[in-house]
Amino acid sequence: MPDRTRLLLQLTVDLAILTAREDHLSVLVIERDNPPFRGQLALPGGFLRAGEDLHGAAVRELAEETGLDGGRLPLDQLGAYGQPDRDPRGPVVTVAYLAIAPDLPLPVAGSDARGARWMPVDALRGALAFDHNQILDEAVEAARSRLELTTLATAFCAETFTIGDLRHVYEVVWGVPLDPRNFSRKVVHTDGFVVATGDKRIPETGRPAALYRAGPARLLSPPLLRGGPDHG
Amino acid sequence: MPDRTRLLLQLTVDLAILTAREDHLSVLVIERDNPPFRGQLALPGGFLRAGEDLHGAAVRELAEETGLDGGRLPLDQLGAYGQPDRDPRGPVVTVAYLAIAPDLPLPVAGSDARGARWMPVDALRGALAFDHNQILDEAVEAARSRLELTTLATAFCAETFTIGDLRHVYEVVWGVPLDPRNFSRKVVHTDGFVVATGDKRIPETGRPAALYRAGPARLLSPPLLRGGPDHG
DNA sequence: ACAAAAGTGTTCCTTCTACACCCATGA
DNA sequence: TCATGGGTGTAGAAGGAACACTTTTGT
Repeated sequence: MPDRTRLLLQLTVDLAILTAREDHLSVLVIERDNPPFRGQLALPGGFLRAGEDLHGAAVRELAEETGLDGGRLPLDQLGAYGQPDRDPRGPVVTVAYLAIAPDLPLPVAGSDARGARWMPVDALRGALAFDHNQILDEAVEAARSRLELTTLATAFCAETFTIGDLRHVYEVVWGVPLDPRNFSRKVVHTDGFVVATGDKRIPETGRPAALYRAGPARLLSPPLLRGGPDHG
Repeated sequence: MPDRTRLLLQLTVDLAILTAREDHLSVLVIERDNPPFRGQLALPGGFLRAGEDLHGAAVRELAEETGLDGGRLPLDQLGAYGQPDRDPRGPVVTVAYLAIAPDLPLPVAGSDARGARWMPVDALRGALAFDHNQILDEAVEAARSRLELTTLATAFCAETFTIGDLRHVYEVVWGVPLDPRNFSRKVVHTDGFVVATGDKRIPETGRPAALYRAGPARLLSPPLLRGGPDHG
C-alpha cells in the first residue's frame, strides 16, 4: 500500500571511466542510439536489476561497455544524482562511479557500446546528455584529489610501468608539469606505492628506466602535493 | 513498458547528524516505532517524495526530525547504499547525508522524532537498524577527514565561539589531544577560517578568550594535520 | 660527440612540533 | 598568590622546491 509520499522510481548506474592518453585526460563516452537524447554523447551506464547491488551493477556495466574487468579496477562511488527532472522519462536517480583505466584499446563491440570511444574531457564541455556534464566535472575533480591522497594513479598505468609513466599520469590529470627528479624520489621513498620488478625498459632515446608494479599501499601519507612549483 | 531488467524501487534519505557534546562525538538517533526493526535505534530519515530532489529531501528530513534549518547547516552527501537485502520490505536504496550540528537542545516533538536523542557514537557499536552501523562508521570517518581539509568544524560551534571551543571539536572528533598554542596559531593565521568579533568571553576560570565567527573560506590549504604530536 | 631521459646530491626555505614563557581573570 | 585557561616567541626537526650534476642508452 504505497502512499503518495513514497515515490516509486528507477535507478541507474553511470560510469565515468577516465584514462590518460598522450597529453589528454580522456573519458569513455557512448553515442546514444535510443531516446531520450538519441545521437548525443553520454556516459555509459544502465539500469539496476533485481537482486543486484550498486557496486555489482557498476562492475557489470563496466564489463558490458568496455570489456574491462571491474573487479580488477578501482571503482569508487562518486555519489547519487537525483534532480527530479534529470531524466525526461520520469523519476530516475543515478549513482555515479569513477573508474580509472590504463590506456588500453577497448575490446568492446558489445551491445550498447557500439559507439563507445575515448574523448578528451576538454573536448566535451557541456556536450553530454542528462546531467552527465556535472557528473564528469565531479569525476575529474575526484580523480585529481585521489591522486594526491591515494595510490590510485597506478591504475592508470599498465601492469608494469616506469616512474616517468606514472609522472605523466599526474601531469595529464593535474594539468601541471612536475619536476621529474623530485617526483621520482617521493614515489620511490613512499612505502608500498610501487615495487621494483628488477627489469628495465629501454626508451626510444635515453637511459633505461627501472620498471615497477603497483605496491600494496592504498593511502599516501603524507600526500603528494598538487600545484607543483610556486603555486602560491 | 518496463522490462525485467528495470527494477522499480523506493528511495530513502538517511541522516547522520553529528555533534560534539562534552567529551563525546554524538549522533542523533531515533527509536523506531514501526516495523521493520520496531523499537530499535536507527538514523533519522525518510522516503523521497515526488518532485523532490535528494538534497531537498535531506533538508526536509533534518527540519522534521530535529527542527534544525538544513539550509544553514552543511549537509554533505556521503553516498548511496543499495545492498539488495538491506531493507526487508523490498528494494529500497538509501542516500546518506552527513550533517554537522552545534551542541543544541533539540526542539523536536515532531511526528516520527518522538524518540529522538543524542547518543555517543561509541555507545552504539552495532546497535542500529538496517545498514545504519556501516553508514555511521563512514559518516564518522568522513567527518574526521573533512576536519582536516575544510572549515567544517565551525559548524559544530555556536554562532560565536572561542578558539578553545573549536579545538575541543577537533579533539572530540579526532579523539586526540592537540597543543592549544599551535592550534590557535594555525587557525588564526589561515585566511578566512575564522574572523574575530572583537568581543571576549570570560570563562569560569582563566583569562578571557577572544570570540570569533565562521569565516568565508570552505577549504583549508594547507590542511590541518591529524595525528598531532609524534604520531609516527 | 651529442641528444635525451633517468637518477643523485645538496642548498634553501617553509612549515610543523615542542616547549619556555607571559597575560588576564576569579577565588 | 595561586590555579586556570588564553596567547606569544623561538629553537630544532622534517620535508618540499629548485637545480647542478652524473649515468646510460641510441644515433
